[in-house]
Amino acid sequence: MGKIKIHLIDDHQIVIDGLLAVLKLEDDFEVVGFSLNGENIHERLTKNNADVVIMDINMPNIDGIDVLKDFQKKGIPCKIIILSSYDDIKIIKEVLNLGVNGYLSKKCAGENIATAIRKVHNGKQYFCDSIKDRMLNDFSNTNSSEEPKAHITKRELEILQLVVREFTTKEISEQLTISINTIDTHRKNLMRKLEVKNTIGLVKYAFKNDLA
Amino acid sequence: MGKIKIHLIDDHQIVIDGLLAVLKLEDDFEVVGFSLNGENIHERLTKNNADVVIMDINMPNIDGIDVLKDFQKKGIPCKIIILSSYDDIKIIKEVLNLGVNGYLSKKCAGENIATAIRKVHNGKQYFCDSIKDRMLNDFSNTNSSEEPKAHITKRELEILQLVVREFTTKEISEQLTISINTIDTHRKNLMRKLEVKNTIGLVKYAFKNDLA
DNA sequence: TAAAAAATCACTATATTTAGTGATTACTAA
DNA sequence: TTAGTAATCACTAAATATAGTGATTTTTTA
Repeated sequence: MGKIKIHLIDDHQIVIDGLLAVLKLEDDFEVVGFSLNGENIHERLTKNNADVVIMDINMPNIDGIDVLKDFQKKGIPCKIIILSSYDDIKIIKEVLNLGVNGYLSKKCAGENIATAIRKVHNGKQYFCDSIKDRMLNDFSNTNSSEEPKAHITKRELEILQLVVREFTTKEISEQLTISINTIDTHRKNLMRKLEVKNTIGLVKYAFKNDLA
Repeated sequence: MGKIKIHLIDDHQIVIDGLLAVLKLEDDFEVVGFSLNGENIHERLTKNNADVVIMDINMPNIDGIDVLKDFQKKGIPCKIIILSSYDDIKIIKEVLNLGVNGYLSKKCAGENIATAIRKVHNGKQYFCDSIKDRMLNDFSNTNSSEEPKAHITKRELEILQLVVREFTTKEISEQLTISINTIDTHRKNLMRKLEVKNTIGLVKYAFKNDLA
């Protein structure tokens, strides 16, 4: 059986160099290429027949999510392992739905990479401990309250978005040409539904749920 | 002449592993220690007689600036090289005034590290090309006009974060045991500095700038 | 050490938001 | 067609936030 062919994606040369050095320690790995920017990644991957891709997801110059979406659209025959600097649960969730096979925090030791590569190459998934913690933690928080997801109406959403845009109740009432009292009621209903204390809570909800 | 003793500081184990592997390629280097967190860094450095420190400046769990200030206060006999993920000119300026001898972007190649270490160890300074570009660029821009990009103070940040957490002015004043008027002033200053209309603008700023 | 920046507090006045209660009309789905 | 939901409006009262001005003390920096 030949070596596992690996392609690296990270816009920091030093990280690439580090990964190269770490992976060179293993006999069954062969780094067949790396990308420092987002150009033609898909073509290069298929051309050098990579088995496993290791990519950073928090890159200033490349949007990792975009790359994954592109992979999904065009289809790729290789496994994907994400390396992340910051372990945002939202990002983890998002990329898992984009066909990712493994997820490592940069906090993990280099040896984990080797394990992850072999597991993923064998068709399994791999997550490092800190990521697993995050996922478990999120899981226990999720089924209690997340899904019900307070239904907010069309009008309420409209008003919420105007609130987020820093318009006062009076200004909103003028824009929509309805009474201040009505806007007021909508705001009260929103606060009750979303279980927040004040406007700040509304704004945070809007941000967290991508409504802003 | 003995080897150059190096100490690494980065809260990502993978980066440490990568650096270890890269530096091992050079005969005249010896990594005498590394730190994954901010605890007792100064003591450990002096204990293992490090000649050169390589530290990441953009760490989620360690404030690199604080570490440098601590170095300056207590005095250290070793040279300091900064490794940065994001090349913010403000950060560059700030750390250069904190006794830093070299500054590398993670975008640079691993071989630059070796050069940097030797130069710095010989009492010289070293900056990688992309950093030099930034500095030159900033130099030419400085005279004309500048957008200072709203500097918010420590206390202001603290209050901003409490505001985001939906505490009222009164509640914040109670938590910090200072006058309501003071909180009020801080809020007003924040709004002026950030050029926002109301609390909602503050919250949005905090979110957009990852301060929340 | 002197100057600058940061943190502190006060007072007045107005604007805005929040809370509670109740009600009417329009639309929609069983 | 009828029950439920959405959208609308009103009134009162209290709590909070915003605006303007001015000032003192502490900390940091040059």
